[in-house]
Amino acid sequence: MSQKIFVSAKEVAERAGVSRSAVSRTFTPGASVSKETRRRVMEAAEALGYHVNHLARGLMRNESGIVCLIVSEMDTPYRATLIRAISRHLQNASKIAMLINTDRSDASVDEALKLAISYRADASIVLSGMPDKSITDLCVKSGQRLVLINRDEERAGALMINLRDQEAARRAFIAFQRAGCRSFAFANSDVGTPSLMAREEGFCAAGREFGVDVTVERFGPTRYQSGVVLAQRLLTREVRPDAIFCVNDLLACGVMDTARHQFRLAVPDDLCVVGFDDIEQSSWSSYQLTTFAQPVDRIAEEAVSWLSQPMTDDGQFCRMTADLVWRKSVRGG
Amino acid sequence: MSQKIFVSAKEVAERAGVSRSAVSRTFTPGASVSKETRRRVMEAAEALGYHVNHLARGLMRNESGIVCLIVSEMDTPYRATLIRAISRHLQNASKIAMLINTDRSDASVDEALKLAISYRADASIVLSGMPDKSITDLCVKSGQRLVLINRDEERAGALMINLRDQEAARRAFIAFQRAGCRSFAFANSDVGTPSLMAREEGFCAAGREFGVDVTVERFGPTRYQSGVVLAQRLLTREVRPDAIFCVNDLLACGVMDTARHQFRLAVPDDLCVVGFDDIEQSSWSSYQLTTFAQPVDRIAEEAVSWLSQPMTDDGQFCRMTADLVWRKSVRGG
DNA sequence: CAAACCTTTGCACACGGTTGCAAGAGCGGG
DNA sequence: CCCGCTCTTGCAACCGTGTGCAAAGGTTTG
Repeated sequence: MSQKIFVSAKEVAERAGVSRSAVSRTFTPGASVSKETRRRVMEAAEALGYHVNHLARGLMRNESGIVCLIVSEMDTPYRATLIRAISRHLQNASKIAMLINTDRSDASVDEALKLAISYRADASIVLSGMPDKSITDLCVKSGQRLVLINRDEERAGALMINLRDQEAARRAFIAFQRAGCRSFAFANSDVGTPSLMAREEGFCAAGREFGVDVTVERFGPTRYQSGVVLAQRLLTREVRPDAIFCVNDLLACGVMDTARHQFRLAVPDDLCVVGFDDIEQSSWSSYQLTTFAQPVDRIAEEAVSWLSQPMTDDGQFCRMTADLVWRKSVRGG
Repeated sequence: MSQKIFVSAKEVAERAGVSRSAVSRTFTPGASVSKETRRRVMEAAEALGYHVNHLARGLMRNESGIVCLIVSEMDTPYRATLIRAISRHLQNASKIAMLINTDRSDASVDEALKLAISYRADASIVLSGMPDKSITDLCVKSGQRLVLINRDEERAGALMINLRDQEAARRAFIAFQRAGCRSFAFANSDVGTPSLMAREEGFCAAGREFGVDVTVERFGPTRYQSGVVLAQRLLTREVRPDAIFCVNDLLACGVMDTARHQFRLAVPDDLCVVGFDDIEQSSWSSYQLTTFAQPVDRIAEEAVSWLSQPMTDDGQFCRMTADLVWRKSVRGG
């Protein structure tokens, strides 16, 4: 590894003919520096290419400005969009995102949080997996903020942002009913995350409420290929469903494609489909998928703004509504 | 902002009844510590929840372990995939990704690099935009590594990873010709990034080589919606093209959807389409797009492995080939 | 048994900033 | 002219860690 030689405040001070403190004060908003001193410092800093060392500053101030994003499968459209929104809001709040990939295993979420502690991150935002309670307790005890998005399980001291999944699922059911559907199915992944299960339960509960049977099929991760498999299973059943609520859009795209190309079914005439997330692809003219929109920007805003609020000892819940975006994968609308 | 109170090596030392140096040595691979001391330190550290402060360590070692990824529109499929691959490789190399969003403006790339300097990042990887030479010079002078992916312009001391765009474009042309196409078009965005322009030039050059006219249309960013507009423009021309090479897959999806749904053309029978990137959506059965695959994983691997190699003064080029993935948007194959 | 050697350990300084404190400068009012 | 006030500035201590150096202790060798 080659030697790094960044310019330090000392060098700037020497060139400007002032003390190191003066340099520090020049770059500290609200500190007491005369106009003339500031000018000379800035000039020297400019000439030397000086930039405050955030590591050292973070060490002193006990505030690194770093916020860790803990994510797996970050190239998934919904996740990528959320990451983008959060990073934008963080930047507006003069903070910076550190990205930790937890693709390897579930245990790596714990590793990720330890890393966040090592870098003395001001906060961690968990988008995937669920960290062990002992770790989250350590975070909170150390004064690190913690945000859990769509994780559902409770953690003391953390902000938990969730959607009203069950309510949305019920709305999907009613939409299908209004479209005149008779045979209902739910296409789920088999990962069993609480928020995904809540959608399933909400849909089944609506079925019971209206006295209608709901077929449930679960397979694979929440991806396109799982949708393909699920469609193959559901559409070869004795009574073929004419309404499928998919646990997310990616999977719904797989379902739609398979229904159309492999089973020669017309959407929405032969089969109605509703998804969840409202990823960009859902609006493409091949899909025109009716789906529930995750309020991505509001989630990001809420998470980031909470970071600068005073800390409370117990956790805090934030439930948001996913609005139904009507397109063309359900009749009527 | 609430006070953070992380446990320090001093506290661990006190509890374990050793000096602070012993604690530091315990967590420094290769340092000289007796088995017994290490055991007692580890025990105390475990009990207190101690984690080495990477800010302080980075300050001392002059090596933060941080690598900045500078990206705009990071929710784009290709970008998101690349980010994921890089973050995975970085993690394997015991480094960590810092994500800097440059959506705002081109100047923000410079701001991003300054931020990277402030955090004393070991390296910066630029995926979007082109930083000013004065900034990249400062980076290199400071001993920070710099990787430019698909940026094309040269910068001293940096690693530049590019694809053989022109060669790929020529291959696309030949594929169209073999499929019996007569009227060729290139659908480009109007952002004019060198690598995008290279694809256009390569395609046009092939046209000249074979004595065939090539229609070029440029519009908007490299996104789906631009593809929609470009298809509308191209397919209403007096001589309708029966072969369109799209500057990237996202745009190609827009072109295909518009050709099929708005112009009722069959792909590949009435119109052949080739894209670039090989994003996941290209393999979906609605598209089955023939396209050039970016060697995402190899790019990530190359970039990360270069970071741990000794520094050379002048820049280094790395040109990779984008392989053609045959699917069903071109006849024959 | 002494000398030479190796391992382990603590001290003290360094890294690059921030900040409380006190001293100095400048200035107006009585 | 002196007192008191405000503004500015340098000194020095501190944040949490790594590491060269020397001393201490233990072990091997002759």
